[in-house]
Amino acid sequence: MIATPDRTPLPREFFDRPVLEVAPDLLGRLIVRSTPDGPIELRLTEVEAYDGPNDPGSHAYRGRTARNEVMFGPPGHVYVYFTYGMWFCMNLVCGPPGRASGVLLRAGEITDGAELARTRRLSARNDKELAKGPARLATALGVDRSLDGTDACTGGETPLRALTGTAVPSDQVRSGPRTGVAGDGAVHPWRFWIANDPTVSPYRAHTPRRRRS
DNA sequence: CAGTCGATTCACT
DNA sequence: GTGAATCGACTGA
Repeated sequence: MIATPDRTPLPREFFDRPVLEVAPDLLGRLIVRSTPDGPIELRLTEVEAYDGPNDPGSHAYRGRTARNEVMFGPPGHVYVYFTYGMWFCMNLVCGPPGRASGVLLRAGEITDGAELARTRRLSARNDKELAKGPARLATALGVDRSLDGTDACTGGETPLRALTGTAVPSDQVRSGPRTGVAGDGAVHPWRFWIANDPTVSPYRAHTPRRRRS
């Protein structure tokens, strides 16, 4: 029989741990996005850990800037960044304040509000593709920089929150190199996903962009 | 202040 | 599999 997901908010202490402990533990948890048009709920199936100033792959590697400032704040808050001129991606801040580590939410299964998510993801050919990839996930949830810094640990009607859901047994968790990460940051197996889950995004190594004419 | 490139996605061949 | 889209953050001079 299938366990009913626990819909209580994840407590801040959940995120106030080393990011490599939090990241695999986030699989199977729920992200709820409340919008004027209704809620969208997502079950996390794929994440990546970024370990602050010691991690060459992290936005926080070279220290605090206007963009990454939220990563240096308290755990349980959302860091949203803009990339490739058109996409947003979202992270949950982990560890003690100042550690500047976080988990990139890479993929998930839409468990509620799929109709609304489809209107934001017109190129998706099926529901498995709605949040298969970090920018797709943010698009499906309607997340942009205006939500940067949102506290995901409150129980109230905040626009974005993290719920307990159902933890995934460790024998169902897989790990490997992070997707699209350049150079020395690529060596760590800090990408975590649920074995055989159809919503997990394909792995791609980092590809340097060719020079424009 | 100009140059470079990105924690990506999509259309096309 | 390859290349374009598209712009803000960051870097180094």
